[in-house]
Amino acid sequence: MPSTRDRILDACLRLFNDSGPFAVTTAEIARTVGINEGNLYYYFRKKEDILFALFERFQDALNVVANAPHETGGGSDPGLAYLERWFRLMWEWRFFYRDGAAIKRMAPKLRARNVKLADRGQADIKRMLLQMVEQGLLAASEEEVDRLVVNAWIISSYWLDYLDSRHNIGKVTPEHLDWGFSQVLSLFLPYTTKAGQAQEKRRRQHV
Amino acid sequence: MPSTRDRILDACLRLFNDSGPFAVTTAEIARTVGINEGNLYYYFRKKEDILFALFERFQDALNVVANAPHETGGGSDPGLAYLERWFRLMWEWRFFYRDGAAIKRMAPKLRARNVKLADRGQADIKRMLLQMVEQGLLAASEEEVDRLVVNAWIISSYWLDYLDSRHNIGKVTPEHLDWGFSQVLSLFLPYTTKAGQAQEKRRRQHV
DNA sequence: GTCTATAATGAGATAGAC
DNA sequence: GTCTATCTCATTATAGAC
Repeated sequence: MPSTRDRILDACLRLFNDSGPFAVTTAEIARTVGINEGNLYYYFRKKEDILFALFERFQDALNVVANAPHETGGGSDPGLAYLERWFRLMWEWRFFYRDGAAIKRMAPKLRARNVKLADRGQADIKRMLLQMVEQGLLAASEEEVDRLVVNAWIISSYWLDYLDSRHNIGKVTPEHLDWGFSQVLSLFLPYTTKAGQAQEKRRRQHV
Repeated sequence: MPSTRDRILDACLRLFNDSGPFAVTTAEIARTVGINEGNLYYYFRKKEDILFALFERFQDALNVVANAPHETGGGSDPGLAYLERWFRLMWEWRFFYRDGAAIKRMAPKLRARNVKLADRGQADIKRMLLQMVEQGLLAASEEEVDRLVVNAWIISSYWLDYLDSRHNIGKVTPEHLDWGFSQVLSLFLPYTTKAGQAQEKRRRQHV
């Protein structure tokens, strides 16, 4: 049995992903965990503190993804494998993205950490893209790469919310995940060289 | 002096754009308008109703943009002119985009209308792009056009929130508007033909 | 560490006088 | 149409027994 603290955080992640952190009351959290509301406040003196703790976890998970870029199965394309892992992670923590505006207002302290996180993520992606340019897989100027990084970041961050508001898809399946992934991929496609396209084709057949 | 009802809606648009519809209380609204809270409830019996009324206005404004696609100044490029007007409109009603997730939960009735709006908007954009393909300004398959439409829609809808959460830019200036606009434009750039690029150049010099 | 109570707040909303 | 007064209620949060 995990610790009560962990059970609280697990429950909150689920609840927040489903309904957003503001529609979820402390009473609901306690009920879900199966503890009393007073006990909840023993672990987290403010509701805000739960958000901080969850963000810590999120960061840790991101670090794992970022620091293990070479564990790809086929090994043929670390860039795409990285993107896929990163994508899945964002889905697991989707409430941070979906309710970003409201969270920012409630817990302004998270802002700075979030910026740091994006700084690093975008730097990672940019480095990866420039490397692909060097390898002759992509053909793009640095300015184009910068635009690409930002667009990829935005699509990745918001496609879940888009899917929900546009097509009433609240519960996302692996197929949807694929769709979003392709949507991001399509940003890079016009910049791929013949060599890059061949490699991508090999990857797809591999899956 | 506009009617009290209009003054309420004007004030709410401002307040909501600044702080989001949930951080803004009915007390604050009444104070801003300079009326009593009780009076506010004479016009809108539920806070939700204010959102509905604002959405009506938003739709009307969109209709104006959509139905007047030929009023472009230089007349050389209706597509881009349309995009610019549409972009500015989204900025004026940015809280609908930024706080979409939370609004959806509070006023589920808005969902359906929102979907309709997106249906129409995306159909408009697609038609416009296909027309540009026919005119030889763009080179893209229909599948590519579909991907483009969705990506353009997502970037347009969320770049403001991105700017805020990524760079702490809450107050957007015309320069930022330009930045976002270019970001969307960069999606189409790799698909432009030589003829299309020449036309775009003429447009830029015209401004 | 966990529970029972209960406080403290602050929001949305209403009734009825003017 | 506008205001005063008041209500209801959900929610966060605390104190103290077990």
